Amino acid sequence: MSNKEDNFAEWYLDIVEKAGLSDKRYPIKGMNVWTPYGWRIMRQIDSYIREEFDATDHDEVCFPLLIPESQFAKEKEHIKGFDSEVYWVTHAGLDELDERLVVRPTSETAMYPMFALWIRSHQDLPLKTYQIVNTFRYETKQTRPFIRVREIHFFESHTCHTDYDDAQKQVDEDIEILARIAKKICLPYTLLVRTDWDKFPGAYYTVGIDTSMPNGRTLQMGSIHHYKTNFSEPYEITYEDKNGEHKYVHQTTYGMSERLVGALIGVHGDDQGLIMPPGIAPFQIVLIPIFKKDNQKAVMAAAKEMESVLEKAGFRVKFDDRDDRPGAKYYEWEMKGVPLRLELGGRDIENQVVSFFRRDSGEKGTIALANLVPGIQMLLDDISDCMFAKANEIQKQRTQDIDSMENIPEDKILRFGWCGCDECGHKFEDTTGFKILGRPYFKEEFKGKCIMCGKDTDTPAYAAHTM
RNA sequence: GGGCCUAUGGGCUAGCUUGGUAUACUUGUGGCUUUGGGAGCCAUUGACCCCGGUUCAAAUCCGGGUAGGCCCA
Repeated sequence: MSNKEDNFAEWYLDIVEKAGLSDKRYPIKGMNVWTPYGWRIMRQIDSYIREEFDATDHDEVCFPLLIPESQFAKEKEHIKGFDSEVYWVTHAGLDELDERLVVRPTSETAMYPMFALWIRSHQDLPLKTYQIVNTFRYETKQTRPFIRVREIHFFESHTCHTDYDDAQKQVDEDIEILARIAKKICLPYTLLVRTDWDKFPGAYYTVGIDTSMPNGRTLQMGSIHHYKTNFSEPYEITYEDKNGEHKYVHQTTYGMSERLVGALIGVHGDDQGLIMPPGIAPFQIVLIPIFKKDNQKAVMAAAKEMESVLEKAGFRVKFDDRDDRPGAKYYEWEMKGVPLRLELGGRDIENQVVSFFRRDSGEKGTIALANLVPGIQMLLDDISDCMFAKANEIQKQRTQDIDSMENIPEDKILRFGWCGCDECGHKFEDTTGFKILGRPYFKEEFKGKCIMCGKDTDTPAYAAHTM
């Protein structure tokens, strides 16, 4: 197993393979196979996302994968942003198609012509939908499992509103949902309004959701966009308001991808393997029976009983009753990052306890059988809290204020003054090689001067090298 | 966008310079044995990325393709 701090790239690929997350031997660049354990993780995340969107009155939908070229090309900025990286379907059987079809890189242009049919009156608004699907982008850069792929598993929510302010409220609700998801996965993040030259093609503004990886680079996990009427105008999505006037809807989208899996590997993993946050761990608990020849039956029966108690209590538990040495099982489940390991052996049964091992801290101890369920719940909650706190602390340490162009640290997220003009922004990026991630979505206390032109400013910018 | 490197059983790898029978470890399978941190023994399955060229002969040399990795913009 390679070392996380010294060689992040190699360590990352090592974990993906050894923890059984994905098989990158599929013979198309950037298209990997989700293997069972990796897909379990993705499913846990997806099902939590469904829970969140369902609870906030979004309806799940599922749109076709293919989009007619004419429909795709309606919004000028959007097509300009994507046309170099879309896949085309040009043939069906032996015939060339009259109209080429785009394999969706994202679903705006699939959905919006339908939204135009669905929405007629203000009574139809807000329209709040989401879908969890795969999208395709022909990445030319180096691909990497979960982080840069050509077939991307993601969720996208699309909403339509009567006016700017109502859409703005949706952005704020999205941010609240994000906070809950991040806590569940124990991932720190920043909310930065992207620069004009980096916003989503067609968006009025884009809020990037970034986290930082151990090599000092940031990873964009998702984004939230306010479209204003930029799409509703070309796609003619209008409604009749109370006064009988016809108006364009204001739209938002929100998306996060399988990069969440990449982020949790990078943020939480260590040199023993993955560490899964209890909130989305496919198995929160692994139960390992320890027996000798003479007590095998008794131990197995007690462990089986414990498994069913834990399952009834709602824990996701794996009872590892394979015919293998306990040590071998320990190594395997540590690699897979199961947050809590329980060992049940003759000594434990005698003492009416079960032994535990915490994956995050390495701490060992026992839980009294009489206190089993609440004891485990407390441990899992504490593991989650510790993981989140530790990750946030690390992210904080990776952020650094700078006020001059001298001695810029290469492996930090930089915070500095920026007047906000394009010229200074581009100059900063060109000089340093850093990418400006944007300015804080929530106002930050700041007083300084633009690092390029020296003008006073009360808004900082953040910049980093990106994955 | 530009450059460099690599491709051998499921995984990792030796052999390639100097062309001729492909190496070790691991995994898998069957058996015996064992189980509080990767056990041991015996038997056994399994590979030279694809297309073309040079040659009596290609894993090895040459060209192209595909896939993967790294570095720089």
